[in-house]
Amino acid sequence: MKKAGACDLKTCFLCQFSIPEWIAAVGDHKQHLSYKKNETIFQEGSPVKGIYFLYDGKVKVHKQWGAEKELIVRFAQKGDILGHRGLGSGERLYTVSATALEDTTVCYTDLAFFEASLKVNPKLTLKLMQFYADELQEAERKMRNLVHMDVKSRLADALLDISRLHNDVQFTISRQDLASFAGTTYETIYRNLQEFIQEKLIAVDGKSITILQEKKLKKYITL
Amino acid sequence: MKKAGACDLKTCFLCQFSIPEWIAAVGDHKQHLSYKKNETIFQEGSPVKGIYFLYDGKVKVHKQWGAEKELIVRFAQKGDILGHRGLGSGERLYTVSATALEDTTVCYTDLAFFEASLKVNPKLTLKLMQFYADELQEAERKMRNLVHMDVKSRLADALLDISRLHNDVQFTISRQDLASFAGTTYETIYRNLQEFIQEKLIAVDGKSITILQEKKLKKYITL
DNA sequence: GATTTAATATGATTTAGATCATATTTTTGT
DNA sequence: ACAAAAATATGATCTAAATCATATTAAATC
Repeated sequence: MKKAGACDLKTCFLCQFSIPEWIAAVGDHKQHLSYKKNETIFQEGSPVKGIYFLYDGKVKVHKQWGAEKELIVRFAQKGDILGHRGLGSGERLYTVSATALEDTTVCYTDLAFFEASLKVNPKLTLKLMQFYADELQEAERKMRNLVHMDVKSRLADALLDISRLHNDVQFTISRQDLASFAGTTYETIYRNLQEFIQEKLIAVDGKSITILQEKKLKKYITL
Repeated sequence: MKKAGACDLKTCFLCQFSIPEWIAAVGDHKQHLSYKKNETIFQEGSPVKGIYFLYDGKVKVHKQWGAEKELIVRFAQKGDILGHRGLGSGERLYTVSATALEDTTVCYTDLAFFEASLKVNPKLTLKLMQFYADELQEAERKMRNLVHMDVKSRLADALLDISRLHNDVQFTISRQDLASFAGTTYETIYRNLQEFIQEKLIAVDGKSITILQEKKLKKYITL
């Protein structure tokens, strides 16, 4: 991690929903950090010192299980807030880790300043609350999927989800990350990807996946 | 569902975090409703008209899957807010159902009034945001458990969770609800309960479950 | 208080998906 | 450019837990 150049003070969650008068203060307090591919931005279990906003790059937000296993709860991208789970009422420890999937630039704000921002900008608090509501809905939908859908359907859901996120039918992701996101193992993902390829619903070239028939993929998730 | 007597304007989430000057308005706008055991308070997929606060009784918050299957995401009790997932930025549809587990009284507020309350009471918005953060953390922890822990451990976690909620080592719950909460089937819960009984970690009498050895149960969840 | 309906109990069978094992290819660090 | 480490590929095996089947008991409902 090293310090990086200034962001545009327009892109991130904090700047977008702060009143114009506050933006200058944001500029003063923000730090700009950059992380290389695979670098850890923050670690599950360590104390929350501040909040991050993703300025450029891709980040996975994940929970560890022992040394080997993990669950990816979210992929974050430009503008997204990171570390906000630490704002709960419990101990101030990160409950997830964030790891750069490619070279990444983030803006960072310490907790005190972010909490001051919430006080000064009711709209920010409201938007953040809404954002939480959305994430909670999504987390609960995923929980239900884990319990009631089979792996193939969860993989279809994961692929569509990632495609939506990238706003592109083509994207790049490792099989292992796909497995951790769909809540299963590498081998099972490998096999189910093969099936989707056979069925011509997707095409794969190395780590690049292209969704060919979105409609048919969608059918898997409501069955 | 029928109208019930007035609440004390102190217990619920809304009253607790509103400024004193607002409480009168709350009293004017609140409706008090009561539901019989097994009655639906609101249904997944139907439009969000308002927010509920549980005044008395027990409620399960659950997601349906087809006609037969469900997942219980939360048990709510006195003071708890219900329906708040509807505050997200998407369509205003309930993403979960709420069903009374026993005779229950709730306070109800339409969405417009609740949103006005958020505007008037920054503290309420902040507390609600914190509440979301906590729920999100818990939902993600549960997701990880579903993916990485076996049923016996998830059952241990569920029992401890419910005990914590009731603030009592003894509580009452149907096997089916326990299964839907732990993300498994009735039969599997039945068998694992038997094992816990054999191991003398719990005692069961009809629908009443008593946790005998909390420590040993806890060991299951960090293994 | 009888009848329907729902919840509990428990064994037998099946299966999806995890785990193991190992070869090959691709990346990455030096 | 080369060695070491990751990621991918793919078959074989194993197992936890779902599903099925069928009593029995308890709880609602008329």
